[in-house]
Amino acid sequence: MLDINFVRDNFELVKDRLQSRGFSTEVLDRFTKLESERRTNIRKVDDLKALRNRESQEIGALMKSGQKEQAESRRQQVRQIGEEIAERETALNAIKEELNNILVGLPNLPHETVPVGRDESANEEIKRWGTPPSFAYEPRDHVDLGSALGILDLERASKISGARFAILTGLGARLERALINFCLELQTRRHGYQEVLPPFIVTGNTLFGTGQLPKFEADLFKLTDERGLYLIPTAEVPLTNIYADEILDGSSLPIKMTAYTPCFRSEAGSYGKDTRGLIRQHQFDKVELVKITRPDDSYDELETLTANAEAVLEELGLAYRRVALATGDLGFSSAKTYDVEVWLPSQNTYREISSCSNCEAFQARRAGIRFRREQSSKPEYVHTLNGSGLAIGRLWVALIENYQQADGSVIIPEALQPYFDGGDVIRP
RNA sequence: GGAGAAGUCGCCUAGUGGCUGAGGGCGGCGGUUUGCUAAACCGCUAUAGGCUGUAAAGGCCUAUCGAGGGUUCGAAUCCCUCCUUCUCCGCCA
Repeated sequence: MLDINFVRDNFELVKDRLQSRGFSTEVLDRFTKLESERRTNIRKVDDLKALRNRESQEIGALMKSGQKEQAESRRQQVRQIGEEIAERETALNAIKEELNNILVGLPNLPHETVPVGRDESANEEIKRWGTPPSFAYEPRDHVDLGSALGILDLERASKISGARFAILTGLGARLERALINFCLELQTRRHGYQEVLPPFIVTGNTLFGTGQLPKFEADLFKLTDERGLYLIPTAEVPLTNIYADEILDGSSLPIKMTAYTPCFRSEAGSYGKDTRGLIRQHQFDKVELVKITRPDDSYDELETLTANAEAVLEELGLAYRRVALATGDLGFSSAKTYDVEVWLPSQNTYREISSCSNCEAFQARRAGIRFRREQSSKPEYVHTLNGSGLAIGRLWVALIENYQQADGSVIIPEALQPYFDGGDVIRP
């Protein structure tokens, strides 16, 4: 959520930057009028309440001194003030609600370093690492390889759960588990993130905090019980909200958390893309990185967070590139995002395996996460960052495809072997 | 799932309709004293919003005693709903 005062005081700037990300700003047409009405009404209501408070105190004094009749007549007058307050408050609440609905639907403002463009064609490649492997034959994709190796069963998965689910079996399941552990160990031991195991089911309010609600309900799996709970679409949601409605001690920042969780995404609109294989699933595993930082540090922290995600690929010897998303390709809550894309031989291209974002104070404002620089300082909003470190399902795909051999076997890279008791190769 | 108890200012606690945004203790911050430390004493110690306004500041007002409603001229205090925690029973991994 944007700061209402900032929007008011920098109206044209806000409009321009929202338009730069392809957001249509007609909803802002009523903003200025509503905002001034809001303040007018607050003033009126507060003045009436101040009057009522004074009057009520005087009635108390009259009662005490035994002047019952005078008190009684004052009472009638003050009751009318109460009625006027109620009326004006109803009007004020309607204004506040309309204003809030506008504000809550506005995406974050892109950072000034974000390349401007309406879609992903304007994304900017920042770096490349590694060399994509070359094959003497047409490389097979992970579905062919996995099925032949007996480690992936998509057909039976659709039998038990429908489309876009997978069953990993034997060494396939073990590989997934090894990758989870490998990522967690790297992020905790080498990069100093604290491991967290959060709930996989959260409240609507929690999803509001990170920006998935109210706009993107269709992407979520909602439970049907009366509590209105949802399956998490990413660990970013529970992790970022851990400190919701808290004022943190500045010396505790940055907070760095990592978590393995499954992620559940309905993504109703995405059918037709990536229908084959593990690339786009309703349920997938991910090791997430979340940072809660001081505003001054957040862009440095975004660089290290992204590098922390990339380290996984470097350790595993998988070629990748880093891309800065263009304004039009940014997620709702993000001010700046780097995608890390891993090389997939079967697609002869780089595919997203991590998305690292600085949300600045956008989520902090929604979730109420603040800090004090010093004990006596005013609370300020923190900045929140998140990124995959990495998406395990896609990492599984990348590994199988990049390390495939002509005979259909798959080599396990050395760094992963300690986590994979199945040895150094998966054979048919 | 059943029965009961409780949720007040960082922590502990006082407070059953007006004198309470809220007292006391602890902790924290500042000061006096001091060779140093400690002790003692004094002062300060929430958040959000609105108005006013300054070089900084400040001043005035409103709201907040788990959350949301209600009763009342007036609610921490009375009523209702919900949430959370604790105890006991049941069930279970």
